[in-house]
Amino acid sequence: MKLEADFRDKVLAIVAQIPYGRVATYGSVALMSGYPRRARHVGHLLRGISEATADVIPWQRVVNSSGKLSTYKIGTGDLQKTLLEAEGITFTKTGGLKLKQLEWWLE
DNA sequence: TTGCTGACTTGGC
DNA sequence: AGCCAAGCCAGCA
Repeated sequence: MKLEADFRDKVLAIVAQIPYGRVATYGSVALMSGYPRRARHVGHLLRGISEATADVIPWQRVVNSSGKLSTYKIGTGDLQKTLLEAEGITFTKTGGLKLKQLEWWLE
């Protein structure tokens, strides 16, 4: 396989470690996995595994650097927002997310 | 090979 | 807070 195999394993390993009620940004996940400039690919990867491994991979806990959801294109609508709110994560008036207190980094 | 696209990021207004 | 432009790397036509 390509280097993507390694990339995929690392990314999934990181996302799987995100604790309940916490979130991480695409850039952070890419960074923690050892691939600094791969933020876009993290999202692309999660799109593929979202339905297949949704049970073990908390993809909904991965957001963009603005503290907002990037699922405008998935079509699932506000599913991610619903899932996050179910974990106790609160959104601001502008629909943003309190990254300052919710963003998670390597344990 | 080039060129476009994308679940992104950062900096400037 | 919100919009725009540039940079970024892989995949695909």
